[in-house]
Amino acid sequence: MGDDIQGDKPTLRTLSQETGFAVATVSRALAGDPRIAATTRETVSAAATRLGYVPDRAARRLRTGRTQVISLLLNTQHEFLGFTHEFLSGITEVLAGTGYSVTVVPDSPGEDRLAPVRTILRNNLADGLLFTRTEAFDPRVRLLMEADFPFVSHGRTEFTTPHPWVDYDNEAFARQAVQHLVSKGRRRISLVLPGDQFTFTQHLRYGFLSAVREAGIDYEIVAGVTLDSPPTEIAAALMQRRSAANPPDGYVCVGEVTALLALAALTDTGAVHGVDADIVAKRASPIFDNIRPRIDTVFEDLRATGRAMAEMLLRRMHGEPQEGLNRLFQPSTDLRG
Amino acid sequence: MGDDIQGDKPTLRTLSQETGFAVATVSRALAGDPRIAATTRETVSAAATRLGYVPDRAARRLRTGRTQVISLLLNTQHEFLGFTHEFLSGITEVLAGTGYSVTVVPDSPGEDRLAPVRTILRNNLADGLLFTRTEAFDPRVRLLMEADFPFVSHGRTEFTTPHPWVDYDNEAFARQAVQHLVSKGRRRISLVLPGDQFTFTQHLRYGFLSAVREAGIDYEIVAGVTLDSPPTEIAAALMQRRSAANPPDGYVCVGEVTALLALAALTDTGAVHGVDADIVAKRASPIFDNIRPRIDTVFEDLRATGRAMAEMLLRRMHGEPQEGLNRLFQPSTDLRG
DNA sequence: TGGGATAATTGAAACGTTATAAATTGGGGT
DNA sequence: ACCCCAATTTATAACGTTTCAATTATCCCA
Repeated sequence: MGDDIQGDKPTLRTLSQETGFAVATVSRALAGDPRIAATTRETVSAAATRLGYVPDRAARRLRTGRTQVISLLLNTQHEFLGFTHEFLSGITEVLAGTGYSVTVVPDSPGEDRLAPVRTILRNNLADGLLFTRTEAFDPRVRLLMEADFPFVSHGRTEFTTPHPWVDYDNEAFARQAVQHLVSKGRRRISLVLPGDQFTFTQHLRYGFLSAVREAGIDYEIVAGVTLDSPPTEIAAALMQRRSAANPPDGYVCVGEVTALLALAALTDTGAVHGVDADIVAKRASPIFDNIRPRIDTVFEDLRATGRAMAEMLLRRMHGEPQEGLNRLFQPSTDLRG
Repeated sequence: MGDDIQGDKPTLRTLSQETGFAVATVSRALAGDPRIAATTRETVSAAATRLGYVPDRAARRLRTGRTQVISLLLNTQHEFLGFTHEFLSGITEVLAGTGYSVTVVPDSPGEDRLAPVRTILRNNLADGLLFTRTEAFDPRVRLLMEADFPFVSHGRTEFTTPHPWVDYDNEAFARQAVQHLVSKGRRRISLVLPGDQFTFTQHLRYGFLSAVREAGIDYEIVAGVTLDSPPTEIAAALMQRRSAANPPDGYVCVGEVTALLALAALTDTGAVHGVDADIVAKRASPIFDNIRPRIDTVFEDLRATGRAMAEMLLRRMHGEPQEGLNRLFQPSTDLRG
């Protein structure tokens, strides 16, 4: 007696002693191996739960090569307000209870975007990868496809080989935003785009251009700045256009900050929102509910996006074929209401 | 010949064969053990860099029990705008290149806040812990101190035993905010507090109360809601007070959303910011630069906070005594300028 | 010249798990 | 009573690292 009074963390050996079965049997019983007798499996798992056995991650990882880790490449520079929080919350929400943990790896935009991916592949730091700000011919996607490493990108690419992705229909957003402004009688619409390298920039541009052409109205894509430019520069560019001869009377804004900048530009030049110009913005955070004047917005649910990406990655890691693993979120229909 | 043509990941055994030293010698040479001859150490580390040797995390972890992981308990419910992004960026910034990786663990406010900590301790999932929203007698702090597990809390506690923390001087913020409003002639100041359980709530309250009393002016702490209440409820509470006989003419706002709510409440009741009332807000994101009317703000640098906490945790994990490991960030002096 | 100390290196064990191959058991069928 | 096969179980090795204890080489001094 007394041999069960021990604060040590239970291991397979503990269960082996406890049940009388060999370590190997215990291991396979817990794994649900059908070659182990059903009664044995029950006995073993009963003992496991009773003693609170949890497999040691390091040992399992060493033996199997599987890390039980999912890495998220996180842009540490710019963020759409609330993006990181919502996105990450969605991911952890799905991963909770699966045994996988999420590690966050900085993805500095100025530097080599491949470096962190290479490190992860080479040193076997994760079983799967999630990342954002995908480029049309994203080198990370190319590398990961070559290595046959599970990943899900936030954003599509233009590679012909299919791969798992989750995206937001930015083309539809841009089109609807323009149409909404047109329906309010706006005839000259302005747009600030993200950097050209991102795939979703092309989607936005296409949706925007086709809608303005269809409506036969004027437009301008603000030159010299992108969504990632310092806010002061964007502000300056917007102000310059407002003081020109033919300022825009409609703004399509892809993020909250740009929308606020546009609003400020209106205010600062004495123009009145809703009278001299209208703004339509995509929002990921709740702040626009509380900003006056009210701006028409379309919501992008980044928590759901994170959830979808995590679920898809799990499926991919469990061997599901890549073909069906895509999801295109549609803009909310707030503008129609 | 030809035995060096192998794509396999180099291990200590590879280095052993390559240099002719035993595996044990190689290991200790790389660890910089002074009992190994200096020339040997050089030979070995030269070979290591030449072959691109990187120690296997799983093996090291299994052997030593050290995980090389730092866990961050992240509240997945509420966020101060930009908090998660900035905070996390600061942490990963410091940890890049140290060999430590950050895992994010959801910390659901409604549920047991101890559960994730217990899991981490019991299953040895991390070497150190960071968390936020610290309570006066935070059970997590108590548990971690008992277990002598390295951690840094964002926010102080009221335990007598010292522990590492990083905090923002919310008392000073509240005091300065009130004084600023008073200097603008405001005589009845409103405040929405976070939940009572958080330590920083007490700091805010104390700073606020002592400043209003000192100035001999009126005040109200909005009842029935906290910063974590749904924005609509906060909005309703603010509106109710505005339509009362003696509405406030000054607002101290601890977060961006509340500030916007206050602003909206003013606008919606026909009051004019800067005329009928003023707002002072703490901000963590850049959005207020672009909001009109301009609100007086004090900046809390959460990136620096994340950096400080990560650095402190590293020092704590490397055995530094807890005594000096505290840092109180002072409010920016924006209001004075 | 030998003996004992010091310096440098090494073999072997261990961390907890899984996979392979081998061993044991219990039944039928003849 | 015997043999073979299926059903279970088990011993053992291995993943890559660190550390303990032991070994070998080197040197100084009596």
